Amino acid sequence: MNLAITTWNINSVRLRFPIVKDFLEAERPDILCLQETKTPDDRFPANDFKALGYLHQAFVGNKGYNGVAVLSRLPFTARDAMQMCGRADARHQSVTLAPDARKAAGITIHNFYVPAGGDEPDPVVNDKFAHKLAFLADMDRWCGSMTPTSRPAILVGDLNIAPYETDVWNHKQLLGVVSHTPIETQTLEKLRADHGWIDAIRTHRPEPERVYTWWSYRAQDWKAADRGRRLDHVWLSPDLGPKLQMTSIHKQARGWDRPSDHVPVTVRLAL
DNA sequence: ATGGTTGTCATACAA
Repeated sequence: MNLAITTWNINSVRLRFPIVKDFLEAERPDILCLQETKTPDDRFPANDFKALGYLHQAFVGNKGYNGVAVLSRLPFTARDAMQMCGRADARHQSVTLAPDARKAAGITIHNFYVPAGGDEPDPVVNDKFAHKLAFLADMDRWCGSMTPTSRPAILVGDLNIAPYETDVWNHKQLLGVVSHTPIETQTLEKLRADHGWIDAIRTHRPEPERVYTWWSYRAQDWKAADRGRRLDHVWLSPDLGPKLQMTSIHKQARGWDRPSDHVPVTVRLAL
């Protein structure tokens, strides 16, 4: 069977529902992972997703900020929402696919929304940057606590870091900009490699190709300027590496009506 | 060096 998983920082799931619906009807991924839903659980558009076939849902949200959701056509059993850095701020949601999810049974999907980190890349003067670094340290400890029963696993989400030189439009110019500073890029790359995660996007689109998943709202013409960053990621546990079939970055979504500043990223596995 | 935009909720603040 094929398993398709999409990750998308949606920047308000309620405002953006029309384009999410268009995307799901066209692409039909098995699982959609959203970040920045900005919606408390009692106002999450659960029935709208059910009407599209996404019957199995796990989400946590806050009013106006953060929030993650996993919407699935396949059934899942376990679910978990970790309190990263000890905060109940809705930045993680995982599900484990059920025995009747056929060959995908037992795969755990972790959906993360790493803090953006504010403007000043100095943890001493900027609490938000300190939080981002603490969050990465938490992720590192959590990866270290994974056991054979934690796998197979897929980690997706808005990690708010562009780790490689060709993950940004201008490496030198962004070295001091939060999302591409050495402390962030080195910490993320070490965390990924230390725990054996496979960077699915870069497997199919290796450096030096420039690959972006986010374009700022502040550009007059995002497409002409093309000043993007690769902030959204899909990581596979080592056992899933050989199953990776295809990755798609749906760049056209940045040009849709009332777009998110992030575009959907889909991976397909042949199980 | 600076400001540029968007979303939530209706004012600053986060991104």
